[in-house]
Amino acid sequence: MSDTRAPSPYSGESLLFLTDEQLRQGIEAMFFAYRGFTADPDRILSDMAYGRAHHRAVHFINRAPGTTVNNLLNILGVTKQSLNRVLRTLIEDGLVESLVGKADKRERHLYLTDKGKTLEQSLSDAQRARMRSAFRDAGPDAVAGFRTVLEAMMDTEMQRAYTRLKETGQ
Amino acid sequence: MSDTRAPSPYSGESLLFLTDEQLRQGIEAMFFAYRGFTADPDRILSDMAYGRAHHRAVHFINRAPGTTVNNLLNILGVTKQSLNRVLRTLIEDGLVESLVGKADKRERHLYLTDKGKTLEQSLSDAQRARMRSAFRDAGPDAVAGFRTVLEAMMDTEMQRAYTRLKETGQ
DNA sequence: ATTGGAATGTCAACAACACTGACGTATGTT
DNA sequence: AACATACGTCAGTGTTGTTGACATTCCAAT
Repeated sequence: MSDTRAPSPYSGESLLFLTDEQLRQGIEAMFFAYRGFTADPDRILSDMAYGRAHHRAVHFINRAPGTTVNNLLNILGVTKQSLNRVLRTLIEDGLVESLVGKADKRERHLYLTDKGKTLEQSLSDAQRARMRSAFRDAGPDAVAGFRTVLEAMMDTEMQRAYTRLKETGQ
Repeated sequence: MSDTRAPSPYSGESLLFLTDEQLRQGIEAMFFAYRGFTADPDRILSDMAYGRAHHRAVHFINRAPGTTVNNLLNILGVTKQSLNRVLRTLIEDGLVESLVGKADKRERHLYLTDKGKTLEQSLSDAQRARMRSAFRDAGPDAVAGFRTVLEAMMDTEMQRAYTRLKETGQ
């Protein structure tokens, strides 16, 4: 499995970027970057009684207002018990509204209240500021590559979820 | 803070890639990709009494054999109590060896045992396989962009740690 | 030689966030 | 009427992180 062989030509291009050392650097870059990625919203959240899980829920409810609990469950990839704990506090605190479905009354449709939108905005602003700075420093070509690699790294179900969200957004 | 203005020309190139929508897609890509990134090692670890924290410790001990506890602490960005719990189980289970420093006897130098190397290898193989597949699909230019953006997204201290590790490796 | 500080380890308590399993209620579908 | 779906909840457990307090060992400076 371990690919320590010397680089060899393959369909006309160098495969230097696929050496174990390159892959390990990619792995470490992913680890360190993800820390930066979550650092700013984490700082904001630590002042409240909320954590990263609340951020994720609020983000995706804002992204797809009226989404059902089941939908959110699939996107977040957690158990309903875990999500429910988070949703309960968000609803109690008046950040999220849960409305019984019209067509199917078993479903609950989730919306951010104004208060919820305010929190989402402050978290998003912090996270976007870092992403914007990174994107600007790296330039459009690097950003395109960044997204291509990330997409290829997802599980296929998550690729679908990601693509669906992309299309929703624009 | 929120950058919703229409794209405008800036030093000759379009800034379309810096719209809020593009940034949000980048954020979501990061979220979904990180799930994929950790999925394979997590599956292996869930069969044992270990978790992601053990993976990280084992990874960086393997990367820099003989590293001190303090060193590892800085790289991982957790408290000594948190790391200690993980290290203790790894040492008890004979995956990691802790040797008192020769020059400074307060320091403990950490090494993987053969058993530890075996686990590290199996975790790395799983994670590298996904990274390799993603890199191959995306191609060398995308990979370069991927790493450029990730590096720009790190905190400056982490950039230094990352660069140091890169130079160590090759 | 004593003192101060650094590196490490350990104990206890706690919180966030994930999991499994089981159960209940309301609603929809066949 | 029987079964499935969507959601919520209770109880228990595990990993990983946190603070705070305290002990030990050792280096280095006064």
